[in-house]
Amino acid sequence: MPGPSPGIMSGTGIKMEKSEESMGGGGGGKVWVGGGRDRDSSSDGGVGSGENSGLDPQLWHACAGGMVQLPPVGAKVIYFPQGHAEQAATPPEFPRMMGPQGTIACKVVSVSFLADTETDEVYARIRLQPLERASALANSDLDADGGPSSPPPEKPVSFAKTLTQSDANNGGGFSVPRYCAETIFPPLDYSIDPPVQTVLAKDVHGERWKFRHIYRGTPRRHLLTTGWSTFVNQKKLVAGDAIVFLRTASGELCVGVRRSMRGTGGSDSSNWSGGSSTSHHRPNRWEVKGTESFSDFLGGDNGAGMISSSGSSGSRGGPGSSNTILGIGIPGTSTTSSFARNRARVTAQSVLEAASLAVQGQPFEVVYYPRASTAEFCVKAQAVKAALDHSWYPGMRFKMAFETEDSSRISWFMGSISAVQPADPIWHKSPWRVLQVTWDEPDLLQGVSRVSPWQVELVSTLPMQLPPFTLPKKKMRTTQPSEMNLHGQGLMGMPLTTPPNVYGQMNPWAHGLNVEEVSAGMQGARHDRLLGLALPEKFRPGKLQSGFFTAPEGYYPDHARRGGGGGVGGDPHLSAFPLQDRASNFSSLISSLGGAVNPRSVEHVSTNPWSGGTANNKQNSSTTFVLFGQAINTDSNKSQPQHSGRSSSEGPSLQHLTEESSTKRKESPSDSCQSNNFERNQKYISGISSYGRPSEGKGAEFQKWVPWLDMERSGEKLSASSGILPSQRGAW
Amino acid sequence: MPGPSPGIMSGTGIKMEKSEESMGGGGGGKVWVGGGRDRDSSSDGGVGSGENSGLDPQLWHACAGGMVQLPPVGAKVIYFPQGHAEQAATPPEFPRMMGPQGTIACKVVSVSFLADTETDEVYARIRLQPLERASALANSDLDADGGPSSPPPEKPVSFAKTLTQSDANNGGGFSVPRYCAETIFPPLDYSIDPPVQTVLAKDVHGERWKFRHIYRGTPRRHLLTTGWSTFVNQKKLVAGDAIVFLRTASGELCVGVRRSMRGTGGSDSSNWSGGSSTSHHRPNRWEVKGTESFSDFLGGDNGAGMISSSGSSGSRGGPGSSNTILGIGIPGTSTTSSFARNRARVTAQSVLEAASLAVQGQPFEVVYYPRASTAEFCVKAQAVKAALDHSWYPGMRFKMAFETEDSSRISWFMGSISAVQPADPIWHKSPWRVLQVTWDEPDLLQGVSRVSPWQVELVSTLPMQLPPFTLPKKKMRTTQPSEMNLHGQGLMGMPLTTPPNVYGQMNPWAHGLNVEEVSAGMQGARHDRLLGLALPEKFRPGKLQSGFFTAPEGYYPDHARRGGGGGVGGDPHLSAFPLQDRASNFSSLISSLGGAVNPRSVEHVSTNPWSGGTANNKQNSSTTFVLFGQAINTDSNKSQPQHSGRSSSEGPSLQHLTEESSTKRKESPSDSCQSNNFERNQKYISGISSYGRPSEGKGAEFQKWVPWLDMERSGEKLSASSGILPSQRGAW
DNA sequence: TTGTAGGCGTCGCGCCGACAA
DNA sequence: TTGTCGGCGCGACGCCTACAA
Repeated sequence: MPGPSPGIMSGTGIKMEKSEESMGGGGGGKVWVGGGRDRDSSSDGGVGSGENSGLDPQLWHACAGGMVQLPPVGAKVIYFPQGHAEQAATPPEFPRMMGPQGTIACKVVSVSFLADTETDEVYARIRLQPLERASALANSDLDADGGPSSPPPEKPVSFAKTLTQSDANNGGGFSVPRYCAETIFPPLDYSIDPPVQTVLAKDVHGERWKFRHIYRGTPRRHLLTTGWSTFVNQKKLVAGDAIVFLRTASGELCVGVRRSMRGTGGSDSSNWSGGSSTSHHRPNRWEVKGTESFSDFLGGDNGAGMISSSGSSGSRGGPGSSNTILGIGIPGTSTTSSFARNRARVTAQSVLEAASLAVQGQPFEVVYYPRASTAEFCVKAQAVKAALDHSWYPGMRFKMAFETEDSSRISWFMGSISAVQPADPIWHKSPWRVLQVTWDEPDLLQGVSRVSPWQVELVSTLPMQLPPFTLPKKKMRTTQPSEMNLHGQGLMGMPLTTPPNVYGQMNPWAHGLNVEEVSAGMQGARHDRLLGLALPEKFRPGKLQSGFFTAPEGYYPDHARRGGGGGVGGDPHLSAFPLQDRASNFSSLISSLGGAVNPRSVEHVSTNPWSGGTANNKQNSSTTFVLFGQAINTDSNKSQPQHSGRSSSEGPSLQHLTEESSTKRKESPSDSCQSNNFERNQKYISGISSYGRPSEGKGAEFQKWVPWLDMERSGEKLSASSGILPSQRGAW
Repeated sequence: MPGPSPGIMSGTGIKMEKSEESMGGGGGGKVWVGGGRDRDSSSDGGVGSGENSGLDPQLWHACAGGMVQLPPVGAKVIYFPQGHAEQAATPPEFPRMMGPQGTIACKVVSVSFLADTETDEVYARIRLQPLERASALANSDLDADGGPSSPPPEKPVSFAKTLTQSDANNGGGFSVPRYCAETIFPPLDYSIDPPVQTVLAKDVHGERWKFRHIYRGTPRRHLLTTGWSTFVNQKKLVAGDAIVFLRTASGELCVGVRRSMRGTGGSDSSNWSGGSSTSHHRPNRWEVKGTESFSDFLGGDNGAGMISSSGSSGSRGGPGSSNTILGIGIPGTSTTSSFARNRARVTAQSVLEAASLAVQGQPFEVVYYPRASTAEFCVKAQAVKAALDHSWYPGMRFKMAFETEDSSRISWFMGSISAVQPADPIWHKSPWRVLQVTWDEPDLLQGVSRVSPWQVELVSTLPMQLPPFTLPKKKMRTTQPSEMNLHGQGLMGMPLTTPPNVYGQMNPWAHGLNVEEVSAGMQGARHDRLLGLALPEKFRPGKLQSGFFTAPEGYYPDHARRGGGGGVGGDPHLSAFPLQDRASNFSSLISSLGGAVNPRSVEHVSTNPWSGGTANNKQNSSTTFVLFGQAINTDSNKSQPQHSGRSSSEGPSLQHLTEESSTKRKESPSDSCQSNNFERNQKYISGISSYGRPSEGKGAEFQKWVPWLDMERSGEKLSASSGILPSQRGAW
């Protein structure tokens, strides 16, 4: 036949009309599209101001995964160039002039939710304004979190399912969980036999995808048939990737992908046209799995601030670009084949430019890829402050959240601090990844040897009943409480049951976070003017130490020096910090003592990056301490009603909330687990962005809860147990 | 069945084993691979010195097309930043400090033959060393063309075929011309029935492709069956693209693609994953054709040195990159999604950097895409010199070579110079595209309104027998000689039959090409030292003009001003230049008079970019003129034996060569065309890189001749008629 | 000699229910 | 409820000859 071959359509938006005539068994399935705003991706074609606000923030968060949260516009954050550099392919060489602090306090000017055109990987462009002295000292202090600028979005309905092998491979069908079909998908007319309809969904680029949705089989089940295979192929999905269906407030159905953390986040392999000579055939969906371990998520140990070479996605770039021009002496000529096959999220140059602008106090932009296996480098200032409010020393026990390999849940891993050491001597004053840790499950978390204080949550080291961790596929090694104690004891060489020393809240990092000092860089002459207003007399520049985490002289009580004694690489100068007002820092004492005060509950310090930091500031007595270069008066009477009691480490408050959460949990009648708060906490958290229906009787194990998307429920359920991830959602 | 789905191979080099068992009818075809060096593309994986020498130069040239020639290492070239800028997506803004010359004389340090990893588009990375005063003035003068550094490669055998619709579309087979099968492909064993074998060919990346080659059908014909369809799909070939088979001297079979000039060279469309929202299905092979006209090849008119927006591939960039970050204030952050979807060959920044380094006299690199529809911007110095040896004025008739749409042949188009004006006021002294032209076929060459002198070849304007041009698909409008004359007359307002004025060889461009002046930039103080050695007294800096092509005062004879009189935009200051030694410039007189001296032959000035430039320097009397800042003594006795007689515009010499070529052409016995040299010239040229066998009886119409690949034959046949393309091959 | 059209065999995609976890 | 498997129908890829330019 002459003319173009049949079955070819011109690209007019909707995919795959193939075999449409064979779709409907009867009545010929209706087409349903949500009535919301029609976002066409025809904007921002020019070169100039490419400020397109990107995709739906809800969809963005659904694709980013349950652990990712972005600061809202107006929030105060700490920008860590070190962390920024971890997203670069080649480690940038920071000039010395940036100073040893590595922390720049900023205000979030704008946040754009974007998605990679090729891989659908979501990323955010965050515009930051370094805080000047005036604003830093103004009374719009740390509590200014952006306030109502980002109101909680209308409750959308989303659903994420990790693709099975059958979904990604077999026969081209997708098994739709009933909950998804009944709550996310458009209503199906069950009167026709078989019930069938056409579902249209928009992806992150605003493109519509067409799926045949049928309810058939014995027993009946929901399936996506026609259209699904094309989607899988085009998006290059593999088993283990997750697909997100989301129904916006306007009723529009969206679809996104959240690739598995395995491999390099699905980027290297999904770039099938990427120049390597190894495979010119389209790579099979089953070839893409890398060998990286589960531990990719937090980037791991960067010996000197570099990207780890132990499986992190950073140190690639060579293979796969055999013809890459790299401008041996002329960087500019390297543009022609810079197709960015090596999935460096950002370039070293951009990191340097951002950091340079930051230290100069000029507004700058950063691009953050939440699924790039590196930690967030724009951390809410309150979280950093809260984490640095108290001291960290070797031997501390903590837990830390990780996304499971299929990104469907979040698991908590236990570990111990082995040393407190700056990650990079360049920034020897930066708290970034200052904690060197050892894990109870070292094999699963290989490569993750350094974390930042705000990423972890301290737990008691006292004997208590700990439930076994549940891991997605590999049964986790159950750590017995006694064994844990022995472990900690052996590691630290210090009996943890011995009452730990009392450390003060004040430490060098606190004023190390002062943006003014960072801006001043090496110009010590400016300290007087900059710090004079806020710092108490004893912290005037004359007392400031430029050394390696050396506290001001005379501020180390003798017993404080014992804190890190005998630890693995523990430096007493690092782990012990002066007590400003010993008597008034009761909360710090509590957190140091862990569960010793109230053995019934697991003690924790809310140090999640996005937690509000109001956790352990509740004190019985008012005191003044200094953080971020300004005096903060903590008064127990200054309670925030909407957050009251959250994550409080005080016994009575915690007790109250525990009871409250227990009463609210009656919607899971079959839940017989009442052992302790920790177990409950873990159970709820592990349900994040997984699927399941709230009305099911299985208990909370698969409770659907996407942090950003389902605020009310999460707020109720999670605030009581730990105050982790969701606790400060409202504060944003 | 459990396990991975069947039919999946791991990428181990050779493609498509599918249905191999159904291949051989009997005997099961043998596999043939050439025994040459095995170039694996596993090198250059690192970041540092990416100096990979790329692919086979012969294959590179075969893919680049018949009109592309690169200077060899050691050659002296003129680098035109203006021309370089035409390969950039966005026009670079050159700083004023670069000066108005826009010409930098350089020596070719290295040439790397490369191919785009994604599109297979060939490109070259040329490393250039600007010539300093010392070397520029040294006696290793313009004749230093690199000499034996790039010896003519051993005669390879190549074949190019433009894909028919059947080749690209129907049934997945490729109809192999008999000549290709018998001379390029490995020998086929005809004793088995049907004769069948497996042919392996390496592409530009060194990857092997496997084809089933069968000889069957009635009448018998050669076909590629199994493997061909995959190749077409992977390479995204469409009808009109050309495939190149090449057998290297070592016996290795290579395959390359040479995409049609239509569209954007197959780049935009072949980038099927490129983010636009218009088509998410794999684009059909028949959708990729653009609407650009045939005239893309030379880029067209750049009003102010910018990329033309009239269909050239330069002014794209918007659509298809809806999510592109372009660093509104922070260029460094724009790296993440710079997947270069818009097929900008080079960036404006790289052009600027190259130009900056060039004017600073530092070595630099340029990347040249021969199929990017722009003119070569590194032109052999001799060609430029030869072109500027004589004057250009409105009304001159010329012809210019273009590649046909399917890139199989080269057609010559006739035109007239309408004005001589600098293309860009920034470089008002640059000869780049200084000729504003009108075409006898304006509809076919829309957009090509400016050309450079070395791109065209002057022809006589006297009445003579001109053969009709042959165009591939659209019958060209036949221009009758009388009509041409009238056309020219009407356009210029000047009867061209009137003996033109006699112009001298000296003109401002000549010393405008002096590298010293360019290097000095605006620093006029250095002129004395730099130019004192070579320039005659009257060209000392005090006489140098900074104006708009204004010749030194007193150098315009009255009659010279009449040259451009009444022309369309013709400026007498531009078109008329002083005569230095009127009596001694006989050759210039001849070229100006065209065929008037010897009406039997078409007169021409060898101004092809790669022609040697020795054409019209032959003079009966010795004289000294200045070009490139050095005195050149032209003496007719100083003949170069290996080039002697080529492209001479003297009557006797031309006559001699015409006879010589006639005798050598006896290998085409049926050729009855003996009308004139022009027709013969065109016929031979039009056979460039097309297919056909030399032994066939059809005459020279489809004479196979690939310039770089078949030197001997082409040298014989073409030097006599015009000395165009092949004439100086040996000089390289 | 080779471009095009049509025949037709074969392969595999993808829709399906069965079965089991 | 849903993951996986085997069945199988249909569409299309692609190999082939016939015919014509």
